[in-house]
Amino acid sequence: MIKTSDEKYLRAIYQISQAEQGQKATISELAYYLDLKPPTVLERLKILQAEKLITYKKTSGIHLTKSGQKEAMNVVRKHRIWETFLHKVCKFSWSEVHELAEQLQNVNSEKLIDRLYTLSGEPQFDPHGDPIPSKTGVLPSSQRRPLLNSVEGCKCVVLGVNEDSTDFLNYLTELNIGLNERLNVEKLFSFDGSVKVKYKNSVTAVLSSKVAEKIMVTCIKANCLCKV
Amino acid sequence: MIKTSDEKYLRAIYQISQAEQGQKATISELAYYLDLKPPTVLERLKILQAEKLITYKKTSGIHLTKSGQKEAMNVVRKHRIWETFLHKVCKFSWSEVHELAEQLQNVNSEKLIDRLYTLSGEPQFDPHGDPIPSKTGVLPSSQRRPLLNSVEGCKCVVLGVNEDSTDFLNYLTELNIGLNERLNVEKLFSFDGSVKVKYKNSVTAVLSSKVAEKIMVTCIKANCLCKV
DNA sequence: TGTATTTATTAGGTGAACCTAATTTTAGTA
DNA sequence: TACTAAAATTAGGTTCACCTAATAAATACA
Repeated sequence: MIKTSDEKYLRAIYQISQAEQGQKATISELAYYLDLKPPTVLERLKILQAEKLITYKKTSGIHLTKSGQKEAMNVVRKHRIWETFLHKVCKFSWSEVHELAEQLQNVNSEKLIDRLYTLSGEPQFDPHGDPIPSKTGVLPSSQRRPLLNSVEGCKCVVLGVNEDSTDFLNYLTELNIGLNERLNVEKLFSFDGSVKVKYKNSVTAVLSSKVAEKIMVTCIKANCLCKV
Repeated sequence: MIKTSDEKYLRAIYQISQAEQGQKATISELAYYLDLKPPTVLERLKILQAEKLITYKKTSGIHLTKSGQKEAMNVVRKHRIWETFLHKVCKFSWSEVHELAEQLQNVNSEKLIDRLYTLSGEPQFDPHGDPIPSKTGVLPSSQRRPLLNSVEGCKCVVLGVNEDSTDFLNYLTELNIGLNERLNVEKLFSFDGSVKVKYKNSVTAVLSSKVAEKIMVTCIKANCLCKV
């Protein structure tokens, strides 16, 4: 059986490799992420390696093995289901959810996770818009589409942009819209295709169709009617 | 702030003093209860004493101070609310609940506890029939009454008996009804006052009015209509 | 290509929470 | 009251997860 304390390492390694898309994960990154010092992390990686959950070489970095991957998905699932439950059922705000889920994810009961998932309505994405892996470790594919194709009332998350001119990125920075920003589509103006969105709880902005075309998002709610 | 690991000691001390009604709690009892060895417990008691949460003298035993008592009630509250939530909302069986609640009670968020309590319908007693302390640490007084006064459908817990003849106690032992046994009142027979109860999940028994008169219970459900 | 900087590694240490074994204290009873 | 059994205490050890400081290796770039 996997130790509880392994889990945070596996999740962190997963998150980091995810974020850097195939780049190698390093000890110092991991240490920073986990708020530990490199020697502590190194020591632990040796154990994880002995348990055949990861491979590590100075040159090639840290990688999850097949079974490590499986475990990591399981931890990610637990974490995201707790977040979902806390947000949807317990009405915790977006920002409060993460820290609490961190503590709760240590509890070991698959049955509990299943019940919480049911109570939360079995969504495919957590409140941050991150996909919830199935029990078998499969991620629901997020339907990447331009913000422009939204329907009113849609809740979505920014996955990226389709243009990286400085001007465009500066514009988004100015508006404080970044990666993983969660947008609520409040109104669509059909006469010019502009989109009114609300984000960061209370900020609103009207984005021109030109901009909305280039912001790539994915819906968070199940069965959303947006065109993909 | 109280350390998480203090909490299990405080709860254990509370439980033990509770069970022995004013008898002094001893180190060896506590060690047995916590599944630790006496030296470990002693070491820890010194710390708890330094934190002014308990008083301890070899002669007078272990006692909670005022602030220790307050903390203990808080832990008990957390624990019982988790148990209630797991049972009522997550549909865990009675027996599964305790171990899980043990893990969950380490999570520190008063807000979460409040939300779970609301989700569970704010009952005064947990699924074992134990009272849930209020935030201020006040226990709801259990309405001690004879089983005889039940209404059909009542769920109650055995608090004690009003007679202690060996015959009577043997009879209860034979039926496997003990202290804290949870009884569901299935039927009342008005012609002779006997009471049909179900317990231990599936055992049923019909108790004569003479017996039902002497078994003292308290209702678990809020607003139960039983005579007190 | 050589040097500066970053990153990884080693060595050794701390405090917490446990333990065992040995000793002392307390309490119960012949 | 003296003796024995039980309970408490002391002393000293282990493991674990963390740390710091020093050294070695890798990388970046002038």
